[in-house]
Amino acid sequence: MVLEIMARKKEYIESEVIEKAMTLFWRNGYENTSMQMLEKEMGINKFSIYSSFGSKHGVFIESLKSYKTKVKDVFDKLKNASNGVEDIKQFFYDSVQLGRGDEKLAKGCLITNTYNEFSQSPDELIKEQMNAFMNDLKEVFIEKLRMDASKDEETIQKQANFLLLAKHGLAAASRVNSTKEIEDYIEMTFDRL
Amino acid sequence: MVLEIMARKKEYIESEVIEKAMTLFWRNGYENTSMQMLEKEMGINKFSIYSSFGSKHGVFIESLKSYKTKVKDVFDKLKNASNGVEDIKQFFYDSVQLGRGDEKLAKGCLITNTYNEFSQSPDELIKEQMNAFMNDLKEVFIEKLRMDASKDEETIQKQANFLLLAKHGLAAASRVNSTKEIEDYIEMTFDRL
DNA sequence: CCTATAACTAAACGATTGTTTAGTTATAAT
DNA sequence: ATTATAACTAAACAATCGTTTAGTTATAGG
Repeated sequence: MVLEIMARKKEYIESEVIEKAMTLFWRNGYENTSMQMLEKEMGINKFSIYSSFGSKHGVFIESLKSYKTKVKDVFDKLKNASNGVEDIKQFFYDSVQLGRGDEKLAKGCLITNTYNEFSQSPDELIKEQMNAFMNDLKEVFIEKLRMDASKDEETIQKQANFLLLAKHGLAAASRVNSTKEIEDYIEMTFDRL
Repeated sequence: MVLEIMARKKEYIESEVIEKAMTLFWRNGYENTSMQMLEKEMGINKFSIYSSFGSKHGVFIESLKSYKTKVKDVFDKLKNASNGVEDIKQFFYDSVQLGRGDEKLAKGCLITNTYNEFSQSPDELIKEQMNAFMNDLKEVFIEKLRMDASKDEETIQKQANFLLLAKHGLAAASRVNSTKEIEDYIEMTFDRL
């Protein structure tokens, strides 16, 4: 390293431009985001994008990672909480809030959006990441549900499935439904537990 | 009409080729279905497609109409039933079954898929059709919920919103979740209605 | 049979896709 | 200051997108 001859410095920070790329994928999905749009949003040209991330797919993978750190905060909050089902409910509200952002149209959850867009695609790398995330989420749900000692294991599994699908559906629906409808949905969902 | 000079006959039936186009849009969405794929699946070439439907967008609109007739059966079944909430539950099961089809990967609901794909798009024609369908569905839900005289109007509205979002979410999730998870979700959704 | 015309085939259209490449600029070590 | 090299600009790449068009084939009325 010391002996290396250094040349011109990068004029951008990779984590920063990925953050901007992520916003684009989040709003438009993978296929509806073009390199041209990425150039403009990231503020660097195609050469730099390719030299840093290899391909559009590479930019997307990095964007997913960046999104996961965004999600990690709210996810950790859930993990560290100790009120059982009530924590999951708060997690639902936090997740919706994250997907709403400051824009007019809610972007939903990038992971769920990606799951939907790639559900019929053979992209194993993407699918692997999606499944890993879902499994993590289910495990935490189960952990929280177990805090209620009155619940038997069968009930817990069933309720975890219910919540996982409810979370997925909510993320999808949050892109098109109103705040009021979403709140009603969350309240009624947790009435059932 | 009698005086018209007749020329060569069409070698395909428009409703039949649209049915095939619909399958493609259903599985892949609008953007991920190309004219090339449509040519192959519909069994006619681009000229015929454009002469019959004007544009890719035109093929899509007709495909949506074709899908609606497919959905109409299960929708009419719901409308003509008389067991209230239990009918809605059956409608959920019927809808999932329709989206599963005979393929390996469930295609979900074309209308919901379209709603999601176009949610950030300015295509008013599509949005109009989506909203019309959602409103129809909500009305029927309300009608069925009213069959239980013990429910006040506020409860009915709230539950209708809940069911509408649940149906939307379920359609989205059904593309990626297992049969067991889906069943658990439906059962728990209707547990307290 | 001849003619008009709709339906076909197949090639090409311009625009845009993701990707690469040739040439220039800036930096750090010699 | 010279030099090596990484980071930049900008143009071009082949492939594919949705769409159109020129030319051929088939049919029904005259």
